[in-house]
Amino acid sequence: MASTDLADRGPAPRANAGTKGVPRAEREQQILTVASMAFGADGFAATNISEVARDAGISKPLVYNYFGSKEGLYAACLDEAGALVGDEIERIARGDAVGIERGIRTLEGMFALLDDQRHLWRLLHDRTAPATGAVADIVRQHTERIDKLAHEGVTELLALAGDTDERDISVMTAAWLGIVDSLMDWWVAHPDESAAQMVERVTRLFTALLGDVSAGPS
Amino acid sequence: MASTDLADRGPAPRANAGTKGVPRAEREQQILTVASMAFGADGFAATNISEVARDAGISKPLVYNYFGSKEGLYAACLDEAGALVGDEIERIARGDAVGIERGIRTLEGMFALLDDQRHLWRLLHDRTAPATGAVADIVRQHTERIDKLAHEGVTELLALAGDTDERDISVMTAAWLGIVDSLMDWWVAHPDESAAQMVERVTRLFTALLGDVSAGPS
DNA sequence: GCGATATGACTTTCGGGTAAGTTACCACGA
DNA sequence: TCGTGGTAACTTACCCGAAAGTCATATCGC
Repeated sequence: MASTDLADRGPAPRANAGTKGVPRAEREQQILTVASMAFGADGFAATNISEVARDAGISKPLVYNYFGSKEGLYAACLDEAGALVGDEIERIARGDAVGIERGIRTLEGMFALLDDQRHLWRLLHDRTAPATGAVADIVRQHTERIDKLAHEGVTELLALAGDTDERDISVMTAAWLGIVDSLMDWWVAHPDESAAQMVERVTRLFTALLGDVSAGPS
Repeated sequence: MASTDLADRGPAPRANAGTKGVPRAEREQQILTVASMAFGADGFAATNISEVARDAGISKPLVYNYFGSKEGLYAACLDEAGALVGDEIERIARGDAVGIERGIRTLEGMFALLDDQRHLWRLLHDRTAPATGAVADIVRQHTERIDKLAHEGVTELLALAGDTDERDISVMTAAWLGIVDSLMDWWVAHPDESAAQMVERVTRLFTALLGDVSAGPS
């Protein structure tokens, strides 16, 4: 038989490989969208790259080719989400609202911004993400920025109420971020609730508990 | 050599096995203590059973012999922590405090109860725990009990403030649990802060934001 | 010797990561 | 107008380490 000499173990040439004509930038954005959803819903550790690839309609090696590693992909998602959220919070912080009003404005901004991608918030508070290395640095960079703005707002708020104890401010900042966290989780669990409805609810609750609060224009 | 016929690859008889005289009940409690710490600190998924065994001073098979599986061990930890926390919250709920006062009393109870095992709180809110199966059932059982009590307290509170909207109550309950969560996290991150100090801070903050609150005795 | 306590060494599974090759597209010279 | 070669976009099939889970065996008190 002639087959004896082609010992190069059959190259198994049938494959549906080859380009589909999708440019890299576009493909990367598709992957990022799917990955952010997965990371936000399941957390870093529980997210499976093979599944992300499948959901994006491509194969795993392409993900690795574009993002290098699971951490690389997560870092890219973080940068997108962190910049989006951080910029919006900072924009509102530069406004003239103070005290509770500033808190409500911030929530309003978050609800509007994340209406169709509510899972993004969770990316920044993922306990299963690596605690050291490049990813941890990026997480820190974004969370520190947000924490700092929250700390600033809480400091103002408590100063108005006559409390300037540094640890009190620290605790209250943590509590405020915990409130935002849980509101986002509730929103994720109630997809039928619109951003506007959330703002109404939050305003009503703050008013009920703290007294009249709306000092500025809508 | 006579070695040829003992092909049963040396039974490797050297082993420091054998009983150490520790009765099962006591050993189980040791394991539970170590495991609760690990699960609470790292989460279910990131916790390594080999490490738990090593920290408990025993070998992995013993853990499996006593608890069956990783999930079985986690379930046992959950039952311990869930009952502890649930019973205390329920005890306080049966008291006569209402509104904010009830919230502060509950926090006071949690701080006193968990002073030397602050990580226990996280067991009930672990996103890396299995979402289905026996473990999920146990988690649900405990969290539903706690959620129900929180819901009850928030309903009273908001009724006093004139808000009886069911979804408002749901949102506020989520926010309240988020506050407790974040306070516990802050406490874990500040080991030098005593339970009494935490109660003082929380009382001061509530008073500053909501006005005078302490209506009852200490 | 028998059951409870205990272990070293093993198997299995899962998922991150890689090697090597396949196909489409495009620029260019004859 | 047709090769023709270079590159970007893709895939199948594999490797490998880590951690869950198991098996056969060893020691001790009675």
